[in-house]
Amino acid sequence: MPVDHDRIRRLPERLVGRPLWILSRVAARSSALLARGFEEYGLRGHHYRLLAALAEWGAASQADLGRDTGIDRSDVTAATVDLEARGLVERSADPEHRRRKIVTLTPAGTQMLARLEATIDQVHEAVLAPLTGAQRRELARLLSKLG
Amino acid sequence: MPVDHDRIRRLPERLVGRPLWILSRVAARSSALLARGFEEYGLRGHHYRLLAALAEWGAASQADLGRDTGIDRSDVTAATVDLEARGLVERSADPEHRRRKIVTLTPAGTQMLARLEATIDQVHEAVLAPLTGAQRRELARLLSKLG
DNA sequence: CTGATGTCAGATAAACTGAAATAC
DNA sequence: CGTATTTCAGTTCATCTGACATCA
Repeated sequence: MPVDHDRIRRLPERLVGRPLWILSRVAARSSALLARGFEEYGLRGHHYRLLAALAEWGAASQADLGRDTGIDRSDVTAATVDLEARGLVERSADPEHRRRKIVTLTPAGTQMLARLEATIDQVHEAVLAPLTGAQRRELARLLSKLG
Repeated sequence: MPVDHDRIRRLPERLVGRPLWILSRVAARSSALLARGFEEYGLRGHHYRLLAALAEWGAASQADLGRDTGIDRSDVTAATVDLEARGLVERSADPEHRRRKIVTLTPAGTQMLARLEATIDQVHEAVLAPLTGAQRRELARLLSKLG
């Protein structure tokens, strides 16, 4: 249920009492904050996920990026074209398979990734603000059991 | 970021470590399960939320339903038309303001709402299965602080 | 006239599909 | 031939806008 929690005027008790409802509410708020933060750099979640995958595992073909990140192959094309235009990645033909394009993170891409992760950290801080350190660890522990 | 967690092949460590990522993952899984459950009755989240609002607060105009639930007025129209065709609500002109339509839950609607809530309970059970009762209460307590 | 209501047609955005072109 | 990769055009689906007619 893609829900727009922010414009709900009042919540039925039957919803308030359900933990998964609150959870989806928190998720929606976080993702809206993230999207706003990324937008500041003219980027979207897709872009971040591709940069993160490249930083984590090194250069990869677009098809592999798509499989790893769960982003559709055609959207990977569009997003990597964006990133290349911004100088955040380079795309070069794989010498062993010239149809394939190897996507490589540039220094500017690494730098941008750091900024995006700072944004992510700020969103975490904003959303988790009501919790103490111990409570955050407890929440993370419980969530990881569900993951 | 609307993410399709299920087709991700491997996750960067930097994502795995972030609680809000796991949270959005759990939210996405829950909402997919919910959508599948509702689909069994040919309904969607919108329909459930309208029925829940009607059960909680009694008959209301479509505009009020929209404001309360956060559903766009035109989508309220479409959804209530659906619900009326299924005999789950009735729509009648407000005698005090004949432009306005008062939406009323029918007995069949109440019954359907009970079925939908059973579905919701099943999804809760499925998603929260890895947690003990005490852990579920703790999770709910922590989430409600964020809510 | 202003303001609210319900309705509809179409815009928008995001995810996905199918097919073409290239390469092995 | 069959399979994999990239690309593009176009579909789908949900959400949202804008305009309209109706009514207080």
